Order: sequence, then C-alpha cells, then structure tokens
Amino acid sequence: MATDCSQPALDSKWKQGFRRKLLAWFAKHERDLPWRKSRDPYRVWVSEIMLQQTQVETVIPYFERFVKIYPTVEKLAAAEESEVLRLWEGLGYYRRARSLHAAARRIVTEHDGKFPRNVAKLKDLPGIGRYTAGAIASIAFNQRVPILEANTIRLLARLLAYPDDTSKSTGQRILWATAEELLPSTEISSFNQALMELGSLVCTPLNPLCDKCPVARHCHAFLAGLQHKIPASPSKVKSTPLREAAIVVRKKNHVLLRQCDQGERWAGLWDFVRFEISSSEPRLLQRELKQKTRELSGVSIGSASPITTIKHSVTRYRITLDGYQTDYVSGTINQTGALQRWVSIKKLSEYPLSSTGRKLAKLISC
DNA sequence: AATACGGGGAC
DNA sequence: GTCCCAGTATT
Repeated sequence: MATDCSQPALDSKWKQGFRRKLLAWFAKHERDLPWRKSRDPYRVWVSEIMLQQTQVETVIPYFERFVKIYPTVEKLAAAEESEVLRLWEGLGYYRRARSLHAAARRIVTEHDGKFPRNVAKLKDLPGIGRYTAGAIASIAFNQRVPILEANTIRLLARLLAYPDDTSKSTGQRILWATAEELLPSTEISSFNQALMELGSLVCTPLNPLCDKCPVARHCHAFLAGLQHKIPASPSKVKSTPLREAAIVVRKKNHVLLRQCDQGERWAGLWDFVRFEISSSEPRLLQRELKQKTRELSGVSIGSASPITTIKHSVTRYRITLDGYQTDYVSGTINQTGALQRWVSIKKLSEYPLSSTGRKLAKLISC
C-alpha cells in the first residue's frame, strides 16, 4: 500500500518539484552535526534517542561524550546502567537512557550486535517508537519509510494548510500519510533529514522565513498567507504549583542518598531525601521535615537549616524546592522500598543525580 | 484519548 | 513568564 486512501493524492508533478527543490536546498544548507559524520546505525540511533524532545544544541555535547565512551553497541551493552545514567545526567527524560541501555543488550544478544533493518523489528526495541524506527531505517539504511516529528509536523501542516490540531489522531493520520506520499524513490536518507532541517531552520514556529523557503510556492499556508496561523496551537494543560523539600542528611562526611524507584520521577537516579510539603509556619514545618524524613528513610534528624531554594518545572508541575541541611541523629536506613546508601561527599560525582540533586550536591561540597 | 516524563533554550 | 524541543510508554 503506497498511500493512505483517506488522504487525497497530491499531484505527481507537484511532488516531484517539491522533492527536487527540497533536496537542492539541503545540499546547500545541511548543518555539520556530529551524528552526520557517518551513517553508522548505532550513532544514528543514539542521536535520535537523545534528540527526542530535546533541542539539537543541547544534545551535541552529550552525544560527543557518549559515543566517545561507548563507540559501539557492544561497549554500551557492557556498561552498567548507572554509568549510562551518569552520562545522561542533565539531559532529562531518563527513561530514554535506561531503554537505550536495555535495547543495546538486546541487540547484542538477540541480533548478534547488528541493527535490525526493518521498521517492525526496530519498533520492537524499548524506546523506539514510530518516529525513531522510521528515522533509523531511513537515515542509516536508506529505507523508504516516512518520519514525522516536531519539525515535519509543522512543515507538513503548513504545506497542506492543515487547519486543525496536529496532535490529534486525525491530524497525525493525515500528516503521516503525507510524509509517506512525499517520499522519493531514492535518496530517502537525505530527503527525510532535509524535511527536518528545513522545518528547523526555515519553517520555524514563530516568524517562519518564507522568503528563504525553497518550497514556498508549494506551500498552501504561505500561498494563503496563513503561515502564522498554522499549525493551530494545541490546547495546553495548565501547570500546578507544588512545594517540595530536599533534605541533605549528614553523617560525618557522608550524606544520605536514595535511588528513585521505577514508576516515580527520576527512576534509576539518586537523590537526597525529597518529598512534598504542606506546612508554612516554621515550627510546623520543622516537625513535618523530621516526620517525613523518618517515614521515607528511617532515620531521625536534628533541626534542618535552609541551604537554597530552587524553582524548576517537571512536566506540568511548577516546583518550588527548598533544600535543607541537617545532621543525622539516630536510626537505620529502611531496608524495604527504594535503595538507600550513605555516600561520602567525595563520591557524589560518581552517582547520577537529578538536576536539583546535583545543584544541592555542589552547594554542600564547598 | 490523555497523561507522565526533564531540562534548558529562545523570546 | 510562555512556548517549544528530531517522542515513547502507559493508562
């Protein structure tokens, strides 16, 4: 099946012109990005996972360091998960790192260290969905399969002048069908990358550079003057404020760390004792800190003195995190629930911490 | 179909 | 402050 019949076929000459213009533009404007130095599927894969919901400029230093330390899928498979998370620290969406590591082990054991070339087998690996499977298959193996992600959603929505919410299933179906219909018969790797590159550099969210766009004459939004209205902004969930406390419990030159459980935020990473707080009045707050620290960790603490306040966001939550320091008084760490450990301050650098955990760690070590 | 999952860049 | 980012997995 070449096309989705729910989508009216695009004119053949129009498609040819689009492909030709796009590829010519890409030949001239392709950025020199580190994951484009080769089409090694391993490097393509690592870059695609890092790039999920993460901007190119942010990924570059992480990618360089990662492939230097793990140059092959075998090296990655042989690593400890915590080492992988340590390299991922600060990049966010840590499940990506855990899935990447798990997938590396499966590629080595189930596929003899070779990447599956077809989309179905790629999608079967953890952390690889429809986009990433298409990206690896097309970019690394030049297979004729479509991709659809942030850049191309915007680009294709404008190209069609698609007026509705592109995140809904109808919009997704239409845009995937369009991405497939536009595919040339050769040069798929360049074509798919060119779509993303044009979306990223020219067909930008705000103030698209239509006068620099090689396919402006193909673009129904541009031709109708609707490029600023399309794509429609999706309905957004409003954020919820949250107050939390992080307690650095000190025992001589050690501090108490806890490894976040599966199913909670920062799964697999380590953090200081951390919980939501409700009290405002100082006396009550001290009681709450002691009580919740005891509940969560098993240890009793003295009075907690503030270190700093960090404001940050996690998905839809706007968190105000108060960091405290206090001395261990008594008790032993819980053996049930999440793994906990007394860690010497010197060794904090070896542990993968959340971004806020790392900020607190830097503050106490000096 | 909706929601959880991080953190930072750009304006 | 807000919006956005080379999405995926789970509910």
